[in-house]
Amino acid sequence: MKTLLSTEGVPLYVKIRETLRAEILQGKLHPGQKIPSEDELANQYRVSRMTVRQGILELIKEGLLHRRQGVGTFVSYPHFDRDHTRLTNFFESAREQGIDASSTVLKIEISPPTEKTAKELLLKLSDHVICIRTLRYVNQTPVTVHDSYLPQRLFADILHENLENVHLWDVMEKYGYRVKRAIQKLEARPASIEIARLLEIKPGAPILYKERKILATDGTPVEFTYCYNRGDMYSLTVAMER
Amino acid sequence: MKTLLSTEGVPLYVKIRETLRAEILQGKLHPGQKIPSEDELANQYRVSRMTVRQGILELIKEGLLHRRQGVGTFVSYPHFDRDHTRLTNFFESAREQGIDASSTVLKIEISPPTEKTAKELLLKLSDHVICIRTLRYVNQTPVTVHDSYLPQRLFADILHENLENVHLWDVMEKYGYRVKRAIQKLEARPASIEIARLLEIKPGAPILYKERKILATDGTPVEFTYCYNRGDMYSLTVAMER
DNA sequence: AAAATATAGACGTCTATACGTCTATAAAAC
DNA sequence: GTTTTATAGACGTATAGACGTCTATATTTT
Repeated sequence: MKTLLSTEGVPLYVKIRETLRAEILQGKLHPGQKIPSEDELANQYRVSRMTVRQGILELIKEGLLHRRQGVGTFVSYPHFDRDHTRLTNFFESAREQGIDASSTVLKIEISPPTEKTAKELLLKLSDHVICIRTLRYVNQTPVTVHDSYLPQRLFADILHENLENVHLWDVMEKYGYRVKRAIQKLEARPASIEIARLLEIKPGAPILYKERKILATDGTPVEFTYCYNRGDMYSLTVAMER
Repeated sequence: MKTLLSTEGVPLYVKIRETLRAEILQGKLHPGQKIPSEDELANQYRVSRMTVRQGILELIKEGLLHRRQGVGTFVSYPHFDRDHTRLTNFFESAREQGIDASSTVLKIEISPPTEKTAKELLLKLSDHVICIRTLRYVNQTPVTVHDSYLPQRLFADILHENLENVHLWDVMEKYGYRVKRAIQKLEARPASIEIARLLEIKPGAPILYKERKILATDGTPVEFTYCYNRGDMYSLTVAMER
């Protein structure tokens, strides 16, 4: 059967998903409103019900829609179900917000892993790690001290790259690793003397401390970081589920 | 076609999903190992490929498996893809960790919403909100000050409930709302004089501040909170994706 | 009027099949 | 020996249909 949506190599369910998304974001379908049933959409787009279903289920996973068996599928309210837990690339997210961001590499060294980094990066103590300390600025103000630990085995040549004003994750892609997921621990901590000096704040001032393990698409742990963010200039938004 | 897995009213794809999960967790399938292809599993369990697929895709979403088109499906490494962003109930999570937790209600009042709570809870200024301040303890030490704002419309009778040492979310279920998702903003802040007094710390000490909007299963916003956690006694672990 | 029951609509599960696309590898060509 | 080309295996997309389950509502019964 020929589809009415035919254009290129884009899967039908993606087209339907994006059509629905657009209708929701443009307000043609408004929050709380019931959207047409799977059967109706299938007829409308001249595709099978399962195809429509696949598109809808993805929007539900995203939170744009919700549904109840026996009742129907509804547009969710904005600002709630639409936000998502996102792993942001510092420069990407600054760019999106129109913020002037930069970074300076403070030091680079290669050394045996600590017990902690060895465990997190799945290294033997005989393996080595590359340690990179970066200071990140927003509008010329230092906001974050970022200590990054990478397995040398995976990124042996990374030290020859220019690491100023770029995100490590972008560099990693050259080595075949695309950052996909992170597990991070968050704490509020007082700034140590060292960190306070770098961030130009008083020792003891609140720091949002993040410790995170970063995984590539295939599950390989590619980075472990200690990250100190000025409490008065940095916040984090996450969505969580039960 | 009759299935080999038939027992009760549990969907086939759930049985297959759980069978696979058990094999992974028991180590019959070990990390990195390729699992049988969709076709093989379909034959093995005497179900259609799409049914197997549904089960597998859910395990992939959970991070227990990962796959590459043209290659196969593989067991992910533990501690990485298996962790998830979870919205925790204070008492549930304390219980799991064998920690002694309790709470005291400090004050309850009903008032018009502030501009912020009105926006977050989708209220008109003519609606009212129930405000509940709770102090939470871990091992008799105050750890969290929790200011909760609920739409009075939804929880008119909640003030007659016993709110000590229980989680509001558990009470909400009596009113037909199951907490499902939250969007939260996190910051490191200095403790105000008021908060410092309640948490028995010095003013200015680091606080992990959480502001969150909480949604029921159907997307209804049911709670908006301001939450002050002692930085030295509280941390948060989240998983994020790109 | 209240309670029990039937029913239509909508989502949930499942099948069997077909063909597309991607990857790794083996075979062929050079 | 290297490069190119087929090919098999595995996942990706899609169809059409069947039947199950749940919900709200209308209908009937009490």
